[in-house]
Formats: sequence, structure tokens, C-alpha cells
Amino acid sequence: MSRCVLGPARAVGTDKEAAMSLRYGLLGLLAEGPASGYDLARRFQEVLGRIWPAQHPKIYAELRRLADDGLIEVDSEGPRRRTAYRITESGVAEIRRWLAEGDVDHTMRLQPLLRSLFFWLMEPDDLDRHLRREVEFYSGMAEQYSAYAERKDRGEFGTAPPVQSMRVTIEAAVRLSQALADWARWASEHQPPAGHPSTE
Amino acid sequence: MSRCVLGPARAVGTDKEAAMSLRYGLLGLLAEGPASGYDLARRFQEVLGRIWPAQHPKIYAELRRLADDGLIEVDSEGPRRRTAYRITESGVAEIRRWLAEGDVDHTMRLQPLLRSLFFWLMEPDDLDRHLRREVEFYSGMAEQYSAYAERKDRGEFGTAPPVQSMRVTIEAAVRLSQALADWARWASEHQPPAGHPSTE
DNA sequence: TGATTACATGTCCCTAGGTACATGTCCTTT
DNA sequence: AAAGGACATGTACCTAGGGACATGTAATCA
Repeated sequence: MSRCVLGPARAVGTDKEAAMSLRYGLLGLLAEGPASGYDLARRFQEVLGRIWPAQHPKIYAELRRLADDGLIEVDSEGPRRRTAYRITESGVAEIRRWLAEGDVDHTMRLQPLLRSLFFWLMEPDDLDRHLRREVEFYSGMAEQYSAYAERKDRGEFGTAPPVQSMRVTIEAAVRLSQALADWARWASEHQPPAGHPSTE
Repeated sequence: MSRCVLGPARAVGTDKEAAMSLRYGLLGLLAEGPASGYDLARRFQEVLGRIWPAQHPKIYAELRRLADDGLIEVDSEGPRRRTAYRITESGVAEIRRWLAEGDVDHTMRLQPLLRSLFFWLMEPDDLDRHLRREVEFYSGMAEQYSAYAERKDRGEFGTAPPVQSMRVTIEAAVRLSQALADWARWASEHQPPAGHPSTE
């Protein structure tokens, strides 16, 4: 995980492990029940669309690789050129292993962070607009999750496993989004006072 | 921003804009005052180290590119082979423009999300360990920011501009981390009840 | 029945980012 | 004065991911 960061080389073994996020993302969704590439792309889009774009080319490619590795297998060659995959036992074992395994990589993308980091460089009006949008964004995310939970409850996603715990997951997501929205709201109420350094 | 996501092509112009995060990150830090590549790598590491690894090869490369574009210039060819850069006026204008500009790309990395998304697949023990670590992680982040704020107050980072608003920025970061830690704590107290689907 | 549109899967290329490894410089210690 | 290490900057490569573009299939509708 992230070598090459300051200072002389520390003794470490090449990891190769970790990452492969998409691979495990697909595996996890398939653990809920069989689905086709298109289904998966849609599910990703619905649940994570705002924070993670599902790119179908990658999804189809990864599905084939997963099948080659025997972690998933063809469930049905439905009509309309729609191939559904089903997770295999070794697939379930693999994702369990991955979930249990070591550390989470908390690396984030820089771009969203920078706006917050550079509050002090922004014109008050821009900052205001920015924070208002953040509030909207995260509130919207909370709603999106709630909506998904409802659809799930109505059984719209077919033969999912007993979803008691899935509910908790989604409630957690809703709460997280709300926390973020609250934060943005706080920030917008505590904007730095005028007198920020201008271009001089 | 994220094309290639489901459905037929929507009419959009190639962006080219956006991204370039590192570029603007460096520009923003240089707006606080002159610094060398090494300084910048250290600053990144100290403030964002836990969530964004500063990679010096990229930093040095980007600095040269910024200099070529006239957004920064050499401040002093200090001893010890230490070249400090200073932001130019067009540099300040550029980062202001970028900050004011349109939408933030909220794309995140998948890996950290997946663990939360797949709560329901985890063995209770693993989930417990995982959430405990999350709490530690975000609490640690909050402390890291506070520490940075203190050092900043003691003027350890040289000739920063009047830092009134910078303080607010850091307080915001601390609060954000705390919100995340709170969330993780909540989640660990509301773990899904036993009976999760086993391998069958 | 021909056109249009949503569904479904794919190829290909490019860039940002991650990492190993090379190198030079100055200070401290023996 | 030789040696070890923190400081400082770089080269080179490789992979994951982002996005343009191609293609085929079924349903709808004018």
C-alpha cells in the first residue's frame, strides 16, 4: 500500500494484494443473487452512482475474468442476449476472505478534498455556493439510499438473501450521508470572516 | 466527468477540464507561501497523509510543468540543492478560477466503500474488528488535524498569510473527521444481528 | 415496414497514479 | 577521512480507470 512516499525505502514486500476493488464489488453484488452485466451496472449506478461511476466496459471485462477464475459461473443465457452470472462457492469464500483480510486503504481522491482545504482562498460568494451544493449533494445521497432501501424492501431486486442485515447497511449509509450534509451545513454557517487575502 | 456510464451517449463536449488534482493541490499550497518540492511532499504527508499519499516523483514532475506554464516561478536556489518555488499572479488567478468553477467531482475510491456496502457478508467478529479500526482511523485523523493546526499557530510553517481563515479550515477538517468517527461508532453499536447467510 | 429508441455487450486508447529504483548532497559520527 | 544516514530530486515502468466509439438485438410507433 502506497510506497514511494517520502524518505528512504522502508523494507516491504510487494503487495499485489488489495485493490482489485471492482472485482470484489461485483463479487459482493453477485452474492446477493444472480445478475447480468447490465443489471450490475445499473445496481452500481443506483446505489453508488453519485460517488462511484460504474463503467460497463470494465464490468464486462472483469466478469469474464471472474468466470475464468471459477469465482462465478453462467446462470442462464436468457433471451435478449442477456447472460446472467451466479456466484460459486469459491466466489463466496473469496469475498469473505477479502473482507476479513487486513487493512482498508483509506486513500481518497484529491479533487473533492481540495475545495475544503482551500476554503481560505475562495471568494466568499463562491465558498457559499460551494457549501450549499455540498449540503444538497450529501442530502441527495441520503435520499438516494433511502429510496434504494424501499425498493429493496418491496422485493424489487428479486431473490436477494434474507435482508435483515442489508437494511442495517443501508441505514448506515443514510446516516453517513446525513452526517456529511450536517458537516457541510455547519461549515457554511462558520465561513471565514471577510478579509481573506486577495490577489494583492 | 464520468461518461461511459450506462445508456446511450448523452450529448456532451469533451471536458479535458477538471481533474488535474495534484496540479491544483500544489498551486494551493504554494499560495500559502514559497516552498520546495520536498516541503510540499512533507506538507501533503502531514495534513493529508492518511487519506492521500503524496508521491514525490509526481510532485516534482508537476512542479516543472507548472513552472513551464508560468503559474509558479523559482523563488530561490537555496543551498543543499533545494529549489523553492513561488506562486505567480497568474497562478493565483488560475487556482481561484478553478475553485470558483463548476462542479466538484465526488467520485471516491471503491475499496473503502465496499467494506461498508458488504457489512452483511462479514462474520460478526470481522465486522466488529473492522468498525473498531474505522473509529480509530477517523479519530486519529481528527487528532492529526488538530496537531497541524497547533503547529501552524506556532508559526512553524514560516510566512503563511494571515491565517484567521486557515484556522476555520482546519477546524472544519477536525469536525469532519469526528463526524466520521461518530458514524463508525454508531455503526459498531448497531451491527446486524447474527443469522447472516453462511456459505450454505 | 422502416425508423427510432432502449437494451446489451463489446474494442481500443490514453492518462493519472502507484511503485521500484537510481542518484546526488550535506551533516553527523567514529 | 571514511562511512552511514537523512535530505532532496529524479527516471522509468506498469496498471487501473476513464471515456470515445462500434455493434448487435428487440420493442415501439408512425
